[in-house]
Amino acid sequence: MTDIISLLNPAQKEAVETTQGALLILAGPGSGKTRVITHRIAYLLNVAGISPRRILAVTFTNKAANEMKERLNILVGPMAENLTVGTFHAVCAKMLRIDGKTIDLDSDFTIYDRDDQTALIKKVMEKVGISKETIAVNATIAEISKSKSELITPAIYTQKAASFFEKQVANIYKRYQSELVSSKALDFDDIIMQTMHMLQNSETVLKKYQTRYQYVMVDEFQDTSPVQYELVKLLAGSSGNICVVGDADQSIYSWRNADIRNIVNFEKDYLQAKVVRLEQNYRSTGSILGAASAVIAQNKHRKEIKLWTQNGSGEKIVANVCLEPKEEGQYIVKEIESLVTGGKASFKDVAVMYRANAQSRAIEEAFIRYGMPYRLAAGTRFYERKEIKDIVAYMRLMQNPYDSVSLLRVINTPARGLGDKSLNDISLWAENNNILLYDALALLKSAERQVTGLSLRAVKALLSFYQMLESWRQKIDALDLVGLFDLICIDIKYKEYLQSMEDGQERWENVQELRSTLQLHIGLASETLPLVLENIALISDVDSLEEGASAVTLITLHQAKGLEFLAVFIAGVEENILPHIRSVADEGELEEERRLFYVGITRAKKYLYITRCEGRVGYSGFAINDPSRFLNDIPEQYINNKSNSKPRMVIKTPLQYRPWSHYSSSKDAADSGMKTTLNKERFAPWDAPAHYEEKYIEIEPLKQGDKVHHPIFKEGVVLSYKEKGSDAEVVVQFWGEAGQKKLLASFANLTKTGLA
DNA sequence: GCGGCGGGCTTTTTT
DNA sequence: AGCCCGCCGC
Repeated sequence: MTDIISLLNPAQKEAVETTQGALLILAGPGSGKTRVITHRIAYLLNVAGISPRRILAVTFTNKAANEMKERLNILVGPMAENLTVGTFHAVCAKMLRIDGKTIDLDSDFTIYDRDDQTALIKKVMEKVGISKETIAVNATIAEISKSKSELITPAIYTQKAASFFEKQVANIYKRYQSELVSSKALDFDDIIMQTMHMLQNSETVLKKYQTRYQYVMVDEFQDTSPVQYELVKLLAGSSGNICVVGDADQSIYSWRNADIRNIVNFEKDYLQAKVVRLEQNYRSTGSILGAASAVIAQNKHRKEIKLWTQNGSGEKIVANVCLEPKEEGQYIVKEIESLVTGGKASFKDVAVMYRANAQSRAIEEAFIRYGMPYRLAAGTRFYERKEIKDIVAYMRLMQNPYDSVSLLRVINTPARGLGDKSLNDISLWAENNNILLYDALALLKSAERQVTGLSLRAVKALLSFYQMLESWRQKIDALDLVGLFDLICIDIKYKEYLQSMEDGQERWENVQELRSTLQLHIGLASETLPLVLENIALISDVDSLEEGASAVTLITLHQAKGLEFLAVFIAGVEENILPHIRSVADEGELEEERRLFYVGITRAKKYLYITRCEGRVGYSGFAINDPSRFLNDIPEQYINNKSNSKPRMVIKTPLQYRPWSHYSSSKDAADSGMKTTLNKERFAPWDAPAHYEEKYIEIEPLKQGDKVHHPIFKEGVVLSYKEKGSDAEVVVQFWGEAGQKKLLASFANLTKTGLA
């Protein structure tokens, strides 16, 4: 242990050795934060002799939690098993499953993800008669979520509702919450809010957890919401041993109700708190760090932390301007190629980051064209696919038949002759009789069906659906998860259903992939249905990024937080993209955008490339974008600006070689037909017909009077020539019938045949 | 009344 | 890619 301590710098050492009382660790990027947290836990265990059961460590993502567990396993061995390490949601869900009954919550509650939440809100809005033209569904969800993160219940919200919007939301919120309760379901915010409620409600439960967790640690503290902070305070209440680690400059989740003020409040709430600053950066070169510091220094509202490094200044950041996203993707791929062939990096050392998921498309296409291996966090998210959600919904109903969102999702999927009319009738009947939908199905068997006004056909369909679910329920104890899964797929004829669709084959393969994932749980402690379904609900895209794969990582800037790469490309560093167009109007949001850029920059260890396009196709057609204002903040000494915004034209050229076949790693992966769960790594097929690149060739400027040839309009003479961004507008008088034409130089394909 | 199909719109970031 | 909407055939 002493060896471990001796490897730490003085600040890190102080953080590790401060075990009692409140501790605030302000940790700049790359300052060895994870190391400090893990070593602090090891110190608590090995030096202070604390039992692992007394320690709670909360992280932001499952990935971070798993990483921490792995490192601790190495540091302290099997003792690590008894630590509680997890995300807020995972830790709280567990507490609720154990002690939720004290607040009338069944242990087999269902967790609603964002999709389920949307479905339920829509249903509620319909029921209370508020159309989504009146109030946007997303705004409603955001408002409710925000309220929950501040412990504002429907009752309190209703009292305070003043504006028209708030009054509508109050109505929806109240109904939404009661639907959640009758569905035995919790949304993400409920998981935290109900835990809080549970602890406040029962002195016994509170004492139990306060006694159990004598040492509480929170990572990424800047991203905690008000409730999350309250919860942590409550848990650490009796011992007062609370350690939070954060960096206000990396706070990028305010839109998810994270509250940067928690850091300030911490010092007010714990006046005795020791504050440790980790300011030495071990990750990046001087240039990268210098640029990052200069960028973040522009934020007015910040608690200054001065990063420094003993690393050399390294290479300058490379900034490049492209005509459009296609060229940007191509530029990135070619730069990666030269990094790799130059032996400076391998694929897995490289990440491409962007502000919005939509940007990944053009970049991906370049990777596919060149056959360069890549992995994508959040392609079309696996668990959000229809075919996966369908099967998961059926499985959820086995756990909790009152889960109304799942029930309504599958009651007519695959189609069994139940339309809006029938479903409305039965729902209404259930409601009027004050029973839940599932129980209403059970009652159909007896004579009461006349009351419902349902057609005989609908009654039959509903009954056979109900009986199918019940027959599974009877067999469930004898089956493992995969057995249940297979039973469901067969009984609902899901394969046949999918195969009637255009992309049925691929969808069925996805279903099989879900089956393989379930297979992994068999025999483990986590095999129970509630736990598996909980994992599915709480998993995130970064969590499922395959480690060690020989592929370039494509990832959003948000997802990249907490990660590091030898080489980083940040794409689309333009006004309207970064900062995002929806953030520029508000000073606070603009500062968050800047922090986002800062997070991106500080992910890079050695090589950083910043690219931007002069224009791109947006929602409303092609838009010219100025360089991001953040670029001006990077001093010239750190950055190499390449500028080639001369008019250019695009030529497709076939590639004569198989680009990456000489890299065994990627070839092996492709040959083995590599299949990974969740985020598939994708490789362009080797027999892909055309690997081609698009050459962006500078257009030779034309002058008035130049003679030109056009493939269709034939011969003509230039009347005028005007450069417009990276293109040019040419007016030509053709001799033939075409007459006078206004053309774009990049597309017109003009050849100069004579000078003026 | 139900199912299926085509067109339009979507998205900023996500536990 | 998926949802919503309107339309049409059964």
